[in-house]
Amino acid sequence: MVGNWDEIRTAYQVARMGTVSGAAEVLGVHHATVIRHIDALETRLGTKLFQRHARGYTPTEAGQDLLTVAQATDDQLTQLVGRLKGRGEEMAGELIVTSVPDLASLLTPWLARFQAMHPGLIIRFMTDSRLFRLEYGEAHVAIRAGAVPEEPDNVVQPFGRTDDKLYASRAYAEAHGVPGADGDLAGHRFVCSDSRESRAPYNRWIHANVPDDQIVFRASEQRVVELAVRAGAGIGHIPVWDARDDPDLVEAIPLPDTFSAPAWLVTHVDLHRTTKVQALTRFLKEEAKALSLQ
Amino acid sequence: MVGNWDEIRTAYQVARMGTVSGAAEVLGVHHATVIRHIDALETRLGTKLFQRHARGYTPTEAGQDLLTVAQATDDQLTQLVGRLKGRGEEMAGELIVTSVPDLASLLTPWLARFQAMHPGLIIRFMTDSRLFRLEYGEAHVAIRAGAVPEEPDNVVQPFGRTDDKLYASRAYAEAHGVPGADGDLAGHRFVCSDSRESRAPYNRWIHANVPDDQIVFRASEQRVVELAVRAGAGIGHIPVWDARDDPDLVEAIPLPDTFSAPAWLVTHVDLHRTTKVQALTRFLKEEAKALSLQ
DNA sequence: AAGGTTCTGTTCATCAGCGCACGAAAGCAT
DNA sequence: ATGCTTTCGTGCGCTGATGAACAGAACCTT
Repeated sequence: MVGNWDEIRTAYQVARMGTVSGAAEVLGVHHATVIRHIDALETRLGTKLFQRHARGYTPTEAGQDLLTVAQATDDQLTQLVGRLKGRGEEMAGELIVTSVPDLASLLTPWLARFQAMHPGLIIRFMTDSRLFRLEYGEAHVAIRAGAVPEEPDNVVQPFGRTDDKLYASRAYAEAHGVPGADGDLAGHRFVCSDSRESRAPYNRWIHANVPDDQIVFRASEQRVVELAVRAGAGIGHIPVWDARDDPDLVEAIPLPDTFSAPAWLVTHVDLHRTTKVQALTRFLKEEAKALSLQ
Repeated sequence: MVGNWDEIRTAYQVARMGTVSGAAEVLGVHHATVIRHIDALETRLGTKLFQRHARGYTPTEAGQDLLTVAQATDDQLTQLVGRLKGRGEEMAGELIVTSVPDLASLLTPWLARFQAMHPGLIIRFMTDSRLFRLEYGEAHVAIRAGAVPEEPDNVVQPFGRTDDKLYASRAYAEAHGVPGADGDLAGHRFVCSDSRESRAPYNRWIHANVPDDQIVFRASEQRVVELAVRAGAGIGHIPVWDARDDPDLVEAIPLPDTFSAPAWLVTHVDLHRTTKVQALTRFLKEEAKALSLQ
């Protein structure tokens, strides 16, 4: 491994300019500094890089070798810095979004539209029961539901509410009826997500109000809960965005706001300022607003 | 142009190691320094390179881009430094030797033998009436004749003596005779080098002892003087090394030491220590010594 | 020849960058 | 749960790198 890249850079400019003074001016340092860098580098290498004379520094063979390599290095680093400087302002590369699975069906069409507006972007939409950690760089934007996130480096903005209701399939309702607003739950079958996130409102409600033996179908994924309800396995909670226009689902037990939780748009403070993230959060907030107003 | 290569190198190690501490250890600096470098670089670029968290630094896209480029840079510079470190000790590349033309016929076979001993070397033997300047990197080794060189940065070693004598061709001697030790020069024709180096001993002697109209052949090169003498144009000075075993040349006027001048092996102080130069100077001194003894 | 310009190279005072030490936070093992 | 380890982050004193100034050498111009 090479000890000190700046000294090589100094030597490169001396080889290019042919004089210490010229290199010093290009580098924006005092010419004494340039002399010190060259002396230090030559001492470390045990090789003379330049012939010193009163009219300047002439590269030796070694110095010419350094000139060639450092020229290439300079080009590459210049290109890199150019790319990096524009990076914050450009709508390109990956944009990683994560949410709890419940919101996937709502968010997916929005993200697809957003991607279509910015063809240079690659959207990675990660939905998983585990929380992706913004502070580890696992995602740029997260949509969270429930209590307001408290991580210190996260920028949190309200993002509407999740809204689950209890549904049954039309077939189930026709066969068994539905309990109604304050109906008796006895004799009904329930579908429940049975995962680590047992602190979700519906889970708390069902364990409080429904005997265990009536929970006849348990799934680890919300998607499966929804499939089970549609298949007539029982009554279960489904996001209203999925169910509202579906004639095959009927509301089983109207409970005001019980399963509604605030949703949060969360970004990491390090990435919050980037154009990419800003554009997405603005877009998502507008979509959510439009949806609430309709 | 890129401002500071060392900060990029620091960022590279952070991206590679994943932690500030790890990078600091590899770089041999305090981890506070690493943090300062990263902060400064990100500020200059206006782009976050890393996600900071309690378990380390995770590269962003920009950081990964930097990692890729800096990896290549590191490889190239490591190779360069490897080459450069060995450069002083290796017998390869160019070795530029210069001398006054008089000594070319003596030195050429020696240099050829030296090159054969070190096949990696490329010998460039520059003979010209003008003095090649060691301090401008025009040559590694110079053989000078005459007064001891006084340039401050030159390493000067005695290197035998040049030894010119006055010769005539056998044909000339048979046609006109030779003046002999203290003979009359009247009626004889002379060949003279007519160049800027008029302070050479022979030039001073001939202008002091021979009327101008007897100098019938003047050449700008010593090689031509020799050819002219061999062609019978007149009496001229030729290095004894060229003439001693040649039956076609006879000594015309024996003059003790008149045209003998000390010769000097001169190297520039910057290059004197290199193996290449050391090997050549040692070799040349041994050859000269062997020649004097035979 | 003499003055002006353009270089290098050295000395010295200053200051920025460095290491140190301490604190905080997060993960891990017992 | 509770230390223990690892890691980041920041304030403080200090050293080493930096810049200013001056000297000297070489070259060019007049």
